[in-house]
Amino acid sequence: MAEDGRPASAADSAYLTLRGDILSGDLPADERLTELGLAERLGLSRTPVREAVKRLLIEGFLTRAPGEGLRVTALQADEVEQIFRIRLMLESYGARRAAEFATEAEIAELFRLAEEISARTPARSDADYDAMTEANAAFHRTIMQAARSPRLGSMLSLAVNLGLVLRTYRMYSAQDMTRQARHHHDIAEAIAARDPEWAEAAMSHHVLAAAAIARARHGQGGSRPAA
Amino acid sequence: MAEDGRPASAADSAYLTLRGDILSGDLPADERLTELGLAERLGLSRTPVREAVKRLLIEGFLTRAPGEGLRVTALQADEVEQIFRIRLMLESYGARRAAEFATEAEIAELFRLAEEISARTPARSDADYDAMTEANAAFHRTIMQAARSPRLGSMLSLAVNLGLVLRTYRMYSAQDMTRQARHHHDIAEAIAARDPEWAEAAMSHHVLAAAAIARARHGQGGSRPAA
DNA sequence: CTCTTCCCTTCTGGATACAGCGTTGTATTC
DNA sequence: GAATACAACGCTGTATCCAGAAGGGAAGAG
Repeated sequence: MAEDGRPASAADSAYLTLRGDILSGDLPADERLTELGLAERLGLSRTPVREAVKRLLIEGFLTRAPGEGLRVTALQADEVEQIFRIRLMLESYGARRAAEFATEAEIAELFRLAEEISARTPARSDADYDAMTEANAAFHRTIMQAARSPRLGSMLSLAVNLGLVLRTYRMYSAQDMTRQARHHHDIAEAIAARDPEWAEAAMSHHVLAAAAIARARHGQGGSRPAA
Repeated sequence: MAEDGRPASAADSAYLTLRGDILSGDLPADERLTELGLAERLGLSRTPVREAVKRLLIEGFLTRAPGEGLRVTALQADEVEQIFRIRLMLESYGARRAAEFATEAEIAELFRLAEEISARTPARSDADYDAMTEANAAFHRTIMQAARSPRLGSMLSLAVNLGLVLRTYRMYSAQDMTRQARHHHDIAEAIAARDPEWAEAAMSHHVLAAAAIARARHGQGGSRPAA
């Protein structure tokens, strides 16, 4: 929805800004908000803000209590685990389907992206980090596209959004990074081999490894303190 | 979002009406639409229609091509399979978590709903069908609530919406109905036993059985012809 | 002194008005 | 006859406006 290169609409940028503010803690949990207040904060009218708020409500970042107004949802203790579990299910299924339906062009793209990630590993500069993050996102996006299931794609993008904060490679050790980079090659090969089982297992492995890293870095809680 | 008893907002009713029209084929696949046209059709202004359209876009019922306008998405051949597969993953996980986190009150509610479904089985009247459908929805909703994972809940409600058309019991044989009714008791017992593995397996079983029925009834395609 | 009631403030949902942009159709020129 | 350019129409995104509902505070009565 905000994945293309066109200039983001005001509604999209409002959504991205607010989500970022929530994840970064700039808008603290349990913060009481109003649409008008957010509109002024962003320098927009209420219309695009309303759209963004609606979306954030659907995605669970915000809560609208009947008499309590709008609130930032507090992350639960095991939220990170849940997100990874959901990602695990959806992405593994996506990889399975990609092995069945990917075009040759998509497979080539997967190998290209895996190569690009490897070339930057281990990251040494901000540019490396950014490029890796982008290539990684593109890799997963390509797989979902190859899965030929728009529904699955939209659901996953929701789950990934939730885990966005975890997608930064900056918390990875050099060893972590090389391992994850290898995984991308494995996944691409499994899909190229048209082997759904292998692709599913490779993706499961990949996501579980990422979960383990996140768990180790974050301890039990999320990146945003629960209180 | 439209689960409470209060009078539905115009946006919600627009959403429900449009979704119904799409699923029933009243708005045929590939139909070209405009927000204004829909607004006039529904006798509303563009604002609530816009909200409904946005939601339908997220859920994949509609597609907005950059220069092509708004279109009703054509169901893919294996769409039903995908929906059930996603439900399988999410609901099984939900049942697993419910076994860990459900309160005694929620467990009692599950038994009560399972009993209500059994009492109506096999359905003999329209009222029976409606009550069963409602109790079934409540059963699954209660489990998701007991899973203590709002994110999971919102994702599932998205997936279930997609499969809404399949939730009617009217295509079930008497044998199907009694089997599904038994499943609800099994699931409730597994959760009451606080056994996550059992709960997950019971729910998997339940969803897979439902998928088999839908597959048999629908053949390969969806309920709405692809063209 | 406390409880209840009424009014005012504020917030959200819905409608309408406006601007920018893309598409399409037509006319003119090569 | 075909291609290109220009004009007009339509659609979407954004802003502003209006009404209804809900909450808080203040004032009056018990």
